[in-house]
Amino acid sequence: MSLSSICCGNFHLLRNLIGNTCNIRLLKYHSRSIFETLLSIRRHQSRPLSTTVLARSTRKGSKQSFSNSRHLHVESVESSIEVFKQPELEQLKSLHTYKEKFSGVKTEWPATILVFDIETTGFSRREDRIIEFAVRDLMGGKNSTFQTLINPEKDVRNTYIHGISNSMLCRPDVPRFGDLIPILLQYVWSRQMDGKPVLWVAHNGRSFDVPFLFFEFRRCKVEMPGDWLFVDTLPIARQLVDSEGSKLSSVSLEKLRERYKIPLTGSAHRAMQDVTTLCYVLQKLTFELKLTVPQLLEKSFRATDLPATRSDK
DNA sequence: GGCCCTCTTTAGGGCCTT
Repeated sequence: MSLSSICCGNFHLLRNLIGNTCNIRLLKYHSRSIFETLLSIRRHQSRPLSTTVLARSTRKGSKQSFSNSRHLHVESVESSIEVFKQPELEQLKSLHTYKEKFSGVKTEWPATILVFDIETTGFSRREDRIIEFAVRDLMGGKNSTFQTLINPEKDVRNTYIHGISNSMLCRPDVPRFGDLIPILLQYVWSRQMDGKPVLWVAHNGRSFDVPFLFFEFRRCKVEMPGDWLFVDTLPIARQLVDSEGSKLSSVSLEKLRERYKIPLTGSAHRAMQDVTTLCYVLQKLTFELKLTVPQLLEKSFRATDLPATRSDK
């Protein structure tokens, strides 16, 4: 089974294949408990999942190994295809080529940069759950995006924020976070370059997205890969100044979108829309502050570095 | 909850994320 078929929405197929095809890799990156967790996930009742990955991967060195698949469970799924327009893709790529523009020197990619966003049932990482996850690989191209709704197994009471309702989540084809983990790991590995880390980018990620993600992994008794690094665009945006040299009064994603005149093409507070906005903001932000990708890496942190994840608050 | 700012640091208010 190729990654391309998975990326057309057959997430349940991938979930069922994880246990058959990825054991060595999982053991390489994780502890034995993770392996056992993934096997236990696979033993769960087979359910069709509705998730979306956009386009196909052609990345050299992509870690995909689905050819020896067995025991396929063909079930109905929902999927949608979104194509990122070429001019926008080229604009996003300029983040990586910033140094090249001014130095004329071809630089190597120091990391896979994944811009991500989550929607949740609220602000409490202890009480609330992730209900939507979206990510875009800044490299663009095929397989560059991944998004899914997630069944939080609890009531959603902030539908007025994101428009995601209980009826959208409490369906057999919407995965729980535990179902999603092996799928997400496999997706990230398919994008990761050999020997290089993954740099996750989120706005206010240090205080919100990263701890949320960390605790969802912990609830499922799965460790985050050690080569996942995170960078928060919020403190970076706080370095911006206005025309009079004063710091900005607000550096919310919405205010940054307005500052850079980025059009809103969908619903704000939906994960993929905010990811798309943040991709543009990141490009503008790094250009304005003359930040290179290696400098972004210097600002990165691991989830386990955060006080919140150490104290379990 | 974490971070930043200031009328501060032995504190408090506001921003940012859903």
